[in-house]
Parts: sequence; structure tokens; C-alpha cells
Amino acid sequence: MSAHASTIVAQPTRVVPGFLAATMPPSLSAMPKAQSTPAADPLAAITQVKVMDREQPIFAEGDAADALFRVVDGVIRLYKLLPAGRRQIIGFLQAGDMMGLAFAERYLYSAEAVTATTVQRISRAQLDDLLDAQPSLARKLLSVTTSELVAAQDQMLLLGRKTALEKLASFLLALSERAGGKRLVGVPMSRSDIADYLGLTTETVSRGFTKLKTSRLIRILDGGKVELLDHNALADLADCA
Amino acid sequence: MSAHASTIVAQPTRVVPGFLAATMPPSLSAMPKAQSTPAADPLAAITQVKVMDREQPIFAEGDAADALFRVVDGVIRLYKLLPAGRRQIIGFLQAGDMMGLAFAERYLYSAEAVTATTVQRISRAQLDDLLDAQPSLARKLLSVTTSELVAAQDQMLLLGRKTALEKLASFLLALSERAGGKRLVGVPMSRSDIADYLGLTTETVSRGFTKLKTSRLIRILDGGKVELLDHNALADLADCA
DNA sequence: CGTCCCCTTGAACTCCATCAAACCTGGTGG
DNA sequence: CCACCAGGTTTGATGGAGTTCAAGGGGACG
Repeated sequence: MSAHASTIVAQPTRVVPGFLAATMPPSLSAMPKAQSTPAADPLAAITQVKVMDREQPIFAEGDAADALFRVVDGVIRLYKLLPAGRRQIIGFLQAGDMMGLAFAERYLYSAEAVTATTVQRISRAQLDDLLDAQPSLARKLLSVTTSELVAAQDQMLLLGRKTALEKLASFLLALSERAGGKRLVGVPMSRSDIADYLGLTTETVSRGFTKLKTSRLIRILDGGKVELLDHNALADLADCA
Repeated sequence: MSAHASTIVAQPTRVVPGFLAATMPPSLSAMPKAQSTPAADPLAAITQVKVMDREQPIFAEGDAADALFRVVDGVIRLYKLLPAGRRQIIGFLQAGDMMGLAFAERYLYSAEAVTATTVQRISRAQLDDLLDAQPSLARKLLSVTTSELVAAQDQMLLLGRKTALEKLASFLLALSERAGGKRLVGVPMSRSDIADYLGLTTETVSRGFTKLKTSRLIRILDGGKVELLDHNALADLADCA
């Protein structure tokens, strides 16, 4: 089940961006400058760093949930499966995001690396201790979780009430926003990942990309990069009909 | 916008079920026996009780988010709208559930009473004070929010990857579970509410009910009650194809 | 008793899924 | 170094689940 062939390092030599990096500002994802905020991270003391290859499993739905994880670098997908094999990707995680923070015995979704990834592993027991010792941490976690809930609610609106093209436009804009609003957006996940995130099929996603391309709203570049040519038109598409 | 024609009472004379009533056990919703757990609720001291008629607005997306609410009795719907008028219901709230717990300036969804409803209003400022005074409260709220997040993820799976009939079966089972696993489930919301919750149309919901009825999986009774005739068959439908 | 609203049912359509095949691309081994 | 191969992607043709449009019940309330 969870045979992670990943490297486990004792403790990171450099401190990662401040604890709430991903959720507070639009996230300066993957900042390579070393220890910028040395005093910020209350979790740093109890983390193990794991480096993972792309397409590697991190944990699976149903595994004992004895740890949670924070993404330091790379992209991770969280997903749930139906018995028939249908997959719904719950979210893509990037630097600063956390996962596994459910107070349940077992993980309720699976996690896999999309790209080569570095994560911090935080044991549940140690986190509980830390929560006792440092009550303000609970408020930070509450804030993080609330943000996730807000994102989940937006995704419900998308899944339940948007058309294929609207979903795609929303997705690209969300990626762009997450990366700081750039015109050039990295899209490291496959068409089938995108499809399973948006409740579509790979074919429909592909056709959507083609349509956005021929409509001059985006340009598709090498290396999984997409250029947003008309941010406004995309935004119109994303929020409306 | 937010012209609530509701009664505001100073302070409840009876204490409502313990703080996490709805999320911890399958929820003994609406227990009419008076003050059962007198010492349990840390929020009781800062709440105002509001009694609302059915179909009344509580707050709207975009309103200043200066309070959060806990449902004492009745059913409430939370929803988001797309400009074109399409509606996605984010959730139905019942006794014990909370809403408005987003650390944002403004509400990110609208809330309306489905049935006649009693809610507790908790001002944000007072909650913040209470969180300072009583740090353990943050952990409880974290736990509540995490449960909501889990539910939201399940709903994403439903919206993205289930068929109309599977959605309906899942919905009925969730209602039943929430009510303690009874065969007889109260379904106080309209077909159109259900449709907007499941990402369908009223017509499809209606056809689904008919199909479940003719398949002998449910029976539709008066007063918005549904009897689940074959729990197993429904569960098969709900989790799979 | 009438009216309104919700629910149900029917018929036609449409968007997206499904099935199928060609295309591209990066990695591999000869 | 290049041909080959495997995987993902794109494009095409067809079909179906669910929507849309439309009309007919049925219950609650005045």
C-alpha cells in the first residue's frame, strides 16, 4: 500500500517560508532564497523532510493517519476514488499547503506527487503535543483549514454549475492567481489530472484547451506552460456564462 | 439586502445541546429535552437567539461578516450564485451546525432558512475575545471546521463523478445518517433545493425520485418524508455504479 | 372553490462522454 | 545518433445522460 521509496532526511537545514505562506498572500511559491523567516515556523522543530520522485504515492485513502504533511516544493494531488475506478481530484497542493489535517483515524483521500516534490512530515502525536504547548497554533491551523474550506466551496460551485469551458478558464485563472497573477502559468499536471479535478474527461479538457487557443485566450507553450493572453475574457468565462 | 424581519431575543433560557453536537456522534438532532448539558457550551454566554420564518434570508454573500451563527433548530441552506443566476447549494445546516466561520471581511455565501428556524448569533468580535481567553476553543472550532472540510470533499466527489441517481441515493443516505440512521427521513427542502445541492435540475431530481420509487428502494410519504426501503441497495448505488 | 406553486411527466435537444484512431514527444536501446 | 516504442495528447464520429422546453397534476391556502 504505502511503500514510499523516498528519502527521509532528519531535519531541514534551511527553514521554509513562513507557516502560512501559501494561504495568506497569493503565495510566493518556491522562494529559493534560504532562511528568510527564521523565527516564524512553530512546526519546524517536529518535521522530517521527505524528497519524492514524480508520480510517487505519499499515502492512500484508508491508511492509518499518523502524520500530516506540508509541501515545501513541487505539486501534489489529493484524490478520492469510487469503486468503479472513477477518480475525483480534491485539490492540487503547492508550496506551503498542508494535507492530512483531519482528525480521523485514517486518511480520507490519497496523496501522490505530481512533480518531484519535497514535503515535511509532521507526526500527529507530536503535533498534538505542540498544540497543547502552544495554543495559538490551533488558531493558525483553524485559519488554514478555513481557507481550504472556502476553496472547497468554490470548487463545489465549479463542479456543480459550470460548463466545461468555464471550468477550464476558472482552473487556469486559479493557477495563475496562486502563482502571483502571472501571465505565464506553469501547468505541471496531465490532462487526465485536470479532467479528474474538474469533473470532465481528458478529451473534453483537450478540446477546451484547443478552443481557448483558437479563441486567442491562451497560448500553449513548451514544458507545460500556458500563457494567458486575455485575462479579462477568461475571467468573464470563469465567473459566468 | 439583509433586512431580517426576525425576532431577536436576549439570551436563551435553555442551553442547547453540547457544542459539537452535530459533528461528533451522528447527532441527536433537535432533542427537545431541556438543559441536558448545562456546563458544556463555552459560546452560550455570547450568543443571541434569533427565530426565523421559513424562506427568510439570514445573510447574503458579500454582506459584512460581523457574526457567525449556530443552528439550534430547523434547516438552513448555504449557497453561492453565478452571475447568470445559476445556484449551487454548498450545504444544508441542521441543529448544531455552524456557519459564517470564515476569516474574511465578507460572507462568501448566502444563508437562508429552509424551514422555520432558530439560530444563535455570535458576534465575531466577541468570539475573537473568547478565543483569546479560552484557547482550547480554537481546537474545537478546528475540529468542527475540519469535519466540514471532509464533508465538502465528499461532496466534490459526488458533484464531479456521480450520476444523477447515485447523487440522489447519496443524498438520501446522508440525510438518514445525519438523523441517526433512521428508515424514515425528513426531507424538508424542495426539489429545486435538492437539485441545486446535487448539481442537477428539478426535473432530473423528480425523475430520480420516481425511479427509486418504482425500483422499490424508497417510498415517498406525506409531509416531505421518505422511507428508505432498501438501505443496502441505496448504499450500493451511492458509492458506486 | 379557485389560484398559486411545486411537483411530475413528456418530448426534443445538447453538451459532454465514449469509442476510436492518428499524432506528437521524450526516453531508450540498438 | 537515430529509429523505435510507449505514453500522453489531439482530433473525429457517435451516442447517451441530463437539460431544456412544455404541459399536465395535485396539494395548500385564501
